[in-house]
Amino acid sequence: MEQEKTDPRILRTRKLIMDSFIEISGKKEFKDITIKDITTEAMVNRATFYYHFEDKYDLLEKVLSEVLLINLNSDQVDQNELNEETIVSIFVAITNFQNSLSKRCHRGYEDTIARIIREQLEIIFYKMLLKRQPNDENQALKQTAVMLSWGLYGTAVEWRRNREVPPEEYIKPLIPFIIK
Amino acid sequence: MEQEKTDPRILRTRKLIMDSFIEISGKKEFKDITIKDITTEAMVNRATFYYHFEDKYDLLEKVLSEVLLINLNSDQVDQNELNEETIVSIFVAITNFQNSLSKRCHRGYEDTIARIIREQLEIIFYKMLLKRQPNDENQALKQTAVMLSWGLYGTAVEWRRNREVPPEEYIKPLIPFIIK
DNA sequence: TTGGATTTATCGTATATACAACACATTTGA
DNA sequence: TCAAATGTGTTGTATATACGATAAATCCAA
Repeated sequence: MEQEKTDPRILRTRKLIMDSFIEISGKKEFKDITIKDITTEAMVNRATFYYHFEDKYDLLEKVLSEVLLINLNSDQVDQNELNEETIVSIFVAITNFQNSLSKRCHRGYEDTIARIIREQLEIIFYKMLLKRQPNDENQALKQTAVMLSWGLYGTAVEWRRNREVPPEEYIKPLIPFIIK
Repeated sequence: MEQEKTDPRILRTRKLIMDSFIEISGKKEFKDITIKDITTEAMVNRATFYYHFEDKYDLLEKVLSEVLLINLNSDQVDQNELNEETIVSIFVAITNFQNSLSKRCHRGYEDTIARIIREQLEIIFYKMLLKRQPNDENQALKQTAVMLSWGLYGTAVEWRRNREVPPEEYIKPLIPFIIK
């Protein structure tokens, strides 16, 4: 809505780089991936990478948050408030995400990925809380967002261990507690 | 071999435009395709099109010759002389080409396509003849190239009408006559 | 026919990308 | 251990692309 028409070259190049990174992540461990690997696959100049991203970790962060946002249909995020439906869809998005991208990445980097995902969740929750209660203290809202992000992410990790029920069912009993 | 490393941006953009054109050719008649259609599909600016191509016809010409060259393995063309093997592979390339791209294009433009293909063949034959007999008169070589291009293309058209034997077989009896 | 709408083709200018060179850090292997 | 090789992050400059404006050409309905 409020984006000022970003240059199509930027969108194109970012996509080339991100897609290449995802592609390579399926074959190599994160720590063994070089900037050159990424830019060669993407067919862009190495210097162009640094025009868009600080470094490899910045790229990882942006790829993860983008994949997460796509998974939970970014329109909803901006507009929706914090209600039952939203929480279910976020939880489903997390589990979907774990089933897709995190599987592609090699062992040894789950911690970093988990941290980034939680940070993104935190941002999303904070925005929603702010929309719901604009007058409350910021500090309190932030703490709530932190707790929710850890809680929901942890629940998704736990769900993954047995997967006896679909994620929608798994999260339902917890919702009244969250909404409180 | 002698190419001076063309800018990767040029290769990328040309490919985007050409691929888009081939894609659209499958859905629309050539005469109904606008430059805007092509550049929109390719996600490049309309002005950029004119940086690479004179107009729609220039694009068609370059796409056709490129597809033809790919079909007959461009390395061979530059290096090979005019011998039995080369002629067979060119003939096969023409028939392959007719089975692929010309089928995608709509009726009513076969004549133009045929003309462009013949012109490309003419160029290829002329180069090969020049390599074989560098001392002969240019005019005579050109005339020979014209005759060969029409002859081989026409033979391919004729072959298409019944297709009782594979193209390799079909062309064989004619080779001694061509080589003469 | 006329007049509005679309398409073509070109221009100047702003911006993104390519490229080569650089200093510095990290890895490798002899 | 040292030296060579590889990788990182930055800079200056050249070039390709984006974009908006423009005039002319073509199309099409009233």
